[in-house]
Amino acid sequence: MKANLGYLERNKNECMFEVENETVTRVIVVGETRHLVRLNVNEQNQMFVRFVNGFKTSKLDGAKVTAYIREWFDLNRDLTPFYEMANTDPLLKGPVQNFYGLRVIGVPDLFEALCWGILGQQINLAFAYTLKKQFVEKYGDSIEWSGRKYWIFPSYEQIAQLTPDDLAEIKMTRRKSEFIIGIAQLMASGELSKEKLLGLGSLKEAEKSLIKIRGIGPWTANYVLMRCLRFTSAFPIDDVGLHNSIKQVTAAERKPSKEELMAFSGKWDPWQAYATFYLWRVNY
DNA sequence: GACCAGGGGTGCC
DNA sequence: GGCACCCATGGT
Repeated sequence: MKANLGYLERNKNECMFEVENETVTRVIVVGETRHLVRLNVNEQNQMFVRFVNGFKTSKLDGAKVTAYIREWFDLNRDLTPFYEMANTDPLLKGPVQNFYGLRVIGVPDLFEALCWGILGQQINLAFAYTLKKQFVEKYGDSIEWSGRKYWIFPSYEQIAQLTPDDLAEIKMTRRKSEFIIGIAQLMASGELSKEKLLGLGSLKEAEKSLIKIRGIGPWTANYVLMRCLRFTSAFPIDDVGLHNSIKQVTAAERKPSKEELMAFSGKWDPWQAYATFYLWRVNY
């Protein structure tokens, strides 16, 4: 679990949770109820969840929060086959040793995952975090505890009612504003949902369905398939961070070609998402 | 002040 | 379907 906390801690501008002294604090929403929880790991590498005082919960909600956390950290997945493959792969061997235990940390909420994907398009990661923070702090809700605020991602119902002019104030490009509002409207109408995408049954069908949506291309679709819908074979092949990591690990002079990336994808199948996540960790 | 950033839409062929 | 061009702004 230490490797997972290390991932969460990597960016100081993350606004959806706080990591301090190897303890993660965040709000988890189940149904209508908001729970402020703290997670940490003991010497035996077991994770503990604690409901913060003042936010007590029923047994049923407790089970739902546990399920959320298991999904967030992908704890129901057996990684044995991935490690067997990765240990014999020249690119993955190093990263899986350095970050052993790391899982694809998810973004369980579909709207949040799509927004994060769109915000991250063609800008550096630092600025993407800044944009997300401004977006969340302007349109999201928060719980205050011990003098700090813990944020809840803006709801698609609320964002669906905005105009691009509203979002211009937070330095979001007009195009991105249109994309995010359009997606919020699709979700508010019920046309787009996590359940519907998962109901399509396969990665390819879910990908096709996502790419039809304005603002979602192959990269964003696969990013969301990987981090929200949890297809382990999703592969954001156009990802610049992935290209940089591969270039670094192979000590190559240039970034990998499309053909080389396709060859890696074939070797890593059906664990492309895990391969990508470990390779990202090399640089980020 | 270039150059790049966890891309995507649009128009043209 | 493949390609050039545009978007737009902050980090380095």
